Order: sequence, then structure tokens, then C-alpha cells
Amino acid sequence: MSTVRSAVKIDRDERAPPRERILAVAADLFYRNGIRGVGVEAIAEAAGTNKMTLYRHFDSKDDLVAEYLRRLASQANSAWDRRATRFPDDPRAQLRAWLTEMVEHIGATDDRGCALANAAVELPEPGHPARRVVEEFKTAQRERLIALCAAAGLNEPDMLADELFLLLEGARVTAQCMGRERLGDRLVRMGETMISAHEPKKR
Amino acid sequence: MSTVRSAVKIDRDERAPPRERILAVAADLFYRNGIRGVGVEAIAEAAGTNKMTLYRHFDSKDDLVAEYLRRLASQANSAWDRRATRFPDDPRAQLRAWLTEMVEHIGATDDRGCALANAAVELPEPGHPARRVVEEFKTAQRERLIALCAAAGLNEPDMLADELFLLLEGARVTAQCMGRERLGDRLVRMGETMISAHEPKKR
DNA sequence: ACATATAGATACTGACCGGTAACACCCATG
DNA sequence: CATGGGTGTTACCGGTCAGTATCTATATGT
Repeated sequence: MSTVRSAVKIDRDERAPPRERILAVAADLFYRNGIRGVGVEAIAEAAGTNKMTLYRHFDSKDDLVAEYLRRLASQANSAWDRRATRFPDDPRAQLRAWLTEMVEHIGATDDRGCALANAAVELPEPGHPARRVVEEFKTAQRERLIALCAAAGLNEPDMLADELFLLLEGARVTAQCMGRERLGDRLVRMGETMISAHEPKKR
Repeated sequence: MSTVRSAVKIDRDERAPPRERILAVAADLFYRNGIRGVGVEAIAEAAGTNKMTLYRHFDSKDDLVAEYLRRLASQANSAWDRRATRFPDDPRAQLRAWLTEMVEHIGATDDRGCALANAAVELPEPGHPARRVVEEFKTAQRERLIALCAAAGLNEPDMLADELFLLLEGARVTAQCMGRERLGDRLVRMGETMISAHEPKKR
């Protein structure tokens, strides 16, 4: 039940402004050790600064947490956009790319599941600012997936989207509770089976 | 970022021995507020006893946490056994019963996901005693599900079991991040679609 | 009635938490 | 050269944390 009170100073972008260094380091430590398991002092220290500067940029630890999650959410949105521009007018390819990218995340040995979902688990307080961020993110994620399934001309796009969404969400949370040997291939197979089950009838 | 430091005394089985009262109350508080969010003092108080007695029965808070999770795991195993005796020699019915019971849990407004999975998220420390409990539980759960799918004569029982397992795991973790309106019916439909997709060919 | 074991009560330890105050510093702009 | 904003440093605050020592009370079995 120990908390992280000192962390190795992280050397990314020594020249970056403190706010960015703090956010970068906080993302690392929050994800790896859990939000409640990291003290603000450890974050400041690892970012090569101190608590006072941290509190000049963030009103509170909760504020820092919310910003940490907001950044992750926006990165995920960028990933969607990136896939959209890489495979323009090919929603099916975007869907496949999303699936394989998610599977890669899950297969990584240092993956600890979805940081947003973890935050919701760690911070049950109903009014916590982090919870709003997570809620909006997950809802938007699902919407994008539904839209993609629909654009791909698949049957019952909302059902398929939920199947895929929940499958991968479950895989991410399960991967940190059990071994993940050969999980990747199996996941891709499951996902593609689901997709082809919603293939409109040829005629 | 506040922790629970005083809780309403819970009146279940005033006569029960302190160890049981402590475990009952700990289960409640750990689940609702998160493990790291509950102090041992609050548990002892809510159980109508005090910290000293708690520490006479448990070596440490981590020990109490591990026992809390072990009890949950054994309750889940009992549920499997109960379904087996209720529908003897009918694995298909046991599967359906498992699905609907899980969906009921997920639909409950006070559901906060799988307590075991939440514990794994909250306690990232690799050697934490709780992690072994969670790992063994999830593995056993998956094995039982595979065995059931196989006994039901379904195709590729391990793939189907994983699909169902991950679908529900994902649903439990997602339900606390988003709204769950009409999620229940959809889940049952998805599960049954998956099952029938593995139906052996009629001949 | 006595011995023993279990439980309750209170107070304490040392450590860590999130957050703040006061002050010295550096470096750019005027 | 002056001035002022962002930064670093140190010390501190009240509060909570897990865990322990000590002593009293109660119940049980003989």
C-alpha cells in the first residue's frame, strides 16, 4: 500500500516549459502507478521542478488529473483523424486499422489498460472533475465507432460497434489480470468474425 | 481526492464475530469507495469495533484486502455451482443463466464493475498479494466458461468463451464510464448472437 | 471463584499527504 | 540599468495514513 514518493527524473525535453514537463511526467507516473499512488511532490521532482511551480500551473492535483485525461482524450481523437486521412473514403480500412492498433496496445507488456477507464475506477467520487472527462470521451469514442460501422455499410452498425467496443474494452482490462499469451491474434480473429457477421447479404 | 474517514455504522449481524463484521463492512466500503479510498479506521468503526481488534485478525491492510477478494472469488464460484445444480446436465441453460445474471449486475445503478478487476487497477504494485488472487480468479472464471461452452457442444468453445467473457468484462467497466440506458437488452442480444454463431451446423 | 482468551478504548508513533508562505534568483524586456 | 514575471528553494501547515502499546472489560470454561 505504498505510494510513489520519489521517481527518477525524466529527461524528456529538458528545455520544454515546466507545464509541459509536468504533464509529460504526470502522464507516465499516473498511468504506471495509479493516480492515487503518486504524490504531487514526486511528479514535480521527476519533472525537474518543484511543487510550488506545479501549483502555479494547476489549481490542485485534481485539476492536474483532469488535464492529464483531457490530453489523452485529445490524442485519441487525433488518432481517429490520422486514420481518416490515411484511408480516405475507406471506413472499412479505418476500422481495421483501429482494431489492429488497439490490439497492439493490449499486447504491449507494459500496458495497464485504458487510462481513462482506470481513472474512473480509481476516482469513484461522483462529482470528480475527472469523471466528466472520461464520460465524454467514452461516449464520443462509441459514437465515432458507430459512425464508422455505418459508413462501412455494415448491418446494425450500433450493435456491431458496441460489440467491438466492449470486446476491446474487456480485453484491455482483462489483459492486466491474466496472461496475454496469444491474445492478440485471437482478438483480431474475434473482431473480424464480428465484422463479417454484419456483412450485408450479397445479391 | 478525499478519503472516507468515517462511515455509518452498519448493523448487519450485530452478534456476528468481529472478523465477519469487519469483512462484511470492508467489502462494502472497498467496493463503493475504492480500496485506497478507505482507511482501516473507518472500516473498524463502521464494523462497530476498533482498529486494534482489526489488526488482531489481519496482519495488515493488504492482508484484509486479499481476504476480501478471496471471499468474492469464492462467492462467484458458489454461483457457478448453484447454476450447475439448478440446471443439471444442461450447460446451455447454465450459460444463459450466467449471461442474464451478469447483465443484471451491470444494469444495477450502484454497480461499480468487477471488484476483482477494480482491485487490479487500483493496486498496480506487481507483487501485491491481491494481484495473485485476481489473476487466479479471472483465469479460473475463463476456464469454467470454456468448459461450459464445450459441454454445450458449441463450435470453437474457447473462442466463444473469450468473446462472451470479454464482452461482459468490457460492459462492466464501460457501464461506470457512460450511461447504461438500454444496455441490458442489447447485451443479452449480443451474447445470444455470439452463441448462435457458434451453433454447430444442423445436418 | 479463578484463569484464560478475546474484545474494547484511548493514545500514540513516524511518515506522508495536498497545499501555502516567504524569499532568492534569472533573464528578458523597457 | 532597472523592473517585473516566471522559476527555484526551503520550510512549514493541518490532516490523514497504517500500525502499535497499554490497559480495562467481558465472557467462557473449569
